[in-house]
Amino acid sequence: MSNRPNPFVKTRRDHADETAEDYVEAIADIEIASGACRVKDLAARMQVSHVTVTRILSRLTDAGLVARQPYGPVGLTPQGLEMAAASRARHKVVVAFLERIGVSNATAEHDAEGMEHHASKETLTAMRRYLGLIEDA
Amino acid sequence: MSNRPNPFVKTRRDHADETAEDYVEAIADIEIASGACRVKDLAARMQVSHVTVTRILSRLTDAGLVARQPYGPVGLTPQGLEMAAASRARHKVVVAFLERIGVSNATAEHDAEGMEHHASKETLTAMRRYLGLIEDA
DNA sequence: GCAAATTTGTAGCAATGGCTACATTTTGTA
DNA sequence: TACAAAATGTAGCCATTGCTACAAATTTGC
Repeated sequence: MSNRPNPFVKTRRDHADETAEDYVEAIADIEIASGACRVKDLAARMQVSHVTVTRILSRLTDAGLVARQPYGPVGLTPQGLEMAAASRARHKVVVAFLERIGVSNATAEHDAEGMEHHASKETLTAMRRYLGLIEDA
Repeated sequence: MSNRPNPFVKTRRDHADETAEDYVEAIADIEIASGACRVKDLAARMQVSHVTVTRILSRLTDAGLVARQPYGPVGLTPQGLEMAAASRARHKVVVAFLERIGVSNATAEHDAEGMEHHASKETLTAMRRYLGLIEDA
């Protein structure tokens, strides 16, 4: 019973921040895959209505992560690109790690989407070390 | 680019469900540690105001997970106890796994709080296998 | 036993993220 | 070109989870 002090302290990071990372990462993925990202693409990817996507994009635009014009494609600002790169890197580590311990690719991709937002720097480092991506010492 | 089909499908599980699990697990922990769980204990543990706790407890009471009377201690129903046991078991696996790959206990506890809600049955099985808790074959 | 301190409840506000329904714009095609 | 289809925007609803401020109940201590 002693090994559970007050672990929640920062577990409850803003869900809105996770949403931002998910969307920015998705936008980057879709741009690469399709050349351009549209609202409908995001709606399909996130499994939500286009209305939800539109509202979230408004917030991300205000936050300086997304750049776009009405009825136009969805782009990322330099800041958004930076966040997408970081998210993607983290995502790949988690996926590779899960696969390494025997999880199927499909499940690894699925679980990583949720887990990546909760893996601290220390945990990510441990995963990279396990993968042999960094020195053990 | 091919290894990312539509991974979000079920990643977006209800956040409310995660909250329920977190609270039920916390209630069980506090009961064990202190004999009784009070609203203020949950507020301290979750790092939120007592108002937020009260409202969430109302919802969990309606959901049949929590049993309590006004100004009284917070208890779990049989259903709540069942959920708490499952959450706790899953939590312990994730914590033990993280520690095994070199993450400190404090960080493992912290990260597990968030990650445990996103670890699928398959991933948990892989973790248990890695820990040697189950047969490798 | 009664006043003060603590705990819990309630009212009401904000942000986030779902939705449907309907309006508007853009695109595609006859 | 003009009309139909598709895509996007807007209005407005709900649920969840934060909060502060204030009210009420319970416990404590003298």
